[in-house]
Amino acid sequence: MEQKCKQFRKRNAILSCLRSSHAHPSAEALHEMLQPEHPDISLATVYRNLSLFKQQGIIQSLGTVGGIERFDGNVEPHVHFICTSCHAIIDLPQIAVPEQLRSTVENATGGIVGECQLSFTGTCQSCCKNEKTA
Amino acid sequence: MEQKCKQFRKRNAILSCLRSSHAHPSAEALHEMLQPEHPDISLATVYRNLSLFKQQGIIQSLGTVGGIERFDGNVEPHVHFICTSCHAIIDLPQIAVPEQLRSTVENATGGIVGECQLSFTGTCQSCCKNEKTA
DNA sequence: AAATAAATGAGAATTATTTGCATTTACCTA
DNA sequence: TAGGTAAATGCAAATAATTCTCATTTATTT
Repeated sequence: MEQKCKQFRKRNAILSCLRSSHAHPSAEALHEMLQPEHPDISLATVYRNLSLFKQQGIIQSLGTVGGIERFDGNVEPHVHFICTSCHAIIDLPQIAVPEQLRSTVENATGGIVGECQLSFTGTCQSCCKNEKTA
Repeated sequence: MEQKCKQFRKRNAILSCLRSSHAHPSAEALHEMLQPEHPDISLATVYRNLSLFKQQGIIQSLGTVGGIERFDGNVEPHVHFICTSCHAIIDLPQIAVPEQLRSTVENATGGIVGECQLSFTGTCQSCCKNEKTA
C-alpha cells in the first residue's frame, strides 16, 4: 500500500524513529535503526535532519558520550543515567528536574535560562555484573 | 631562581593552570594560556595530561560545548551555567547539587552512581546585552 | 506540464583528538 | 658522578565524528 503523504517521508522517518527509541541514539545508531525500512537514507541526511530538529526544539541533544553526540526525541525535562562503561543512557522519570531553580540561576547570572539538565554518570546494572564475572 | 623539583614541571604547569582558571577551558585554550610561561609545551602534551588527570579523578570533564571538550580543575560537585551563544561556562556555587538523589538513582537502576551533574544552558548576561544592541 | 524550491546521496573536507616514534628529561643505583 | 632505565614530551601523521559541496531527485506551485 502506498503512503498517502509523500512529503518529508525520510525526514519523518528519522524523527519518528528517534521518538520511538528509548536508547537515546547517536546519528549513526539512528541510521542503522532506519536501515531495514529505509535503506536509502544517507548518514548525511540523518545528521542534517537531527540538526534541523534540534534547532526547531523538537528534539534535544544530550551532549556527547564517549565522543559521540546522543539525541533524545523526548523534550520534556527528565533526568538521565549515563553508563560510562557501555555508554547506555537510561531515563529516570521518577526523579524531578529542578526547574524551579531557573529563576535563581537567572538572578545569579543576569542571563536567560533555556534548559536544565540533570544527569548521573556511573556503571549500569549489567556492566556491574560483567565486572564481577570478569 | 631555579625550581627545586623539576619533576613533572610541565604536567604540574598544566594542572595548576587549569586549577587557577575559572573559565573551564578547552585543551587548546589551556595550551594558549600556558604559552607565556611555557611556550615549549605541545598541544599533544596538554591533551595527554588532561586525559591522565581525568582518569586519576583530579579534574573533571564538563563534556563538549560547541563540539569542544571543556575541563574543570574543581572536582567538588557544583552547578554550571553554559551560554549557548559565547560558550562561556559559569560556576553557580549558590546552588546545591542534589547528591542525595544518588541512592535513589542506584535503587532505580541497579547500578552504581559516580558523578551527578546539574547544568543550565541559556544566554549569559553579556550575550543578552549584545542581542539587544545588535 | 514547466518552473521553482526543497531535500537528498555520495563523497570530499574539516577539525578536535589520539597515536607512533624518536628524543629529551628525570630518577635510581652502583 | 656516570650509566642505565623509565617516564614524559614534541612533532607530525593518523583517526574519526561531523559538516559541507554539488549534482540529482523529489515535491510544490502556477
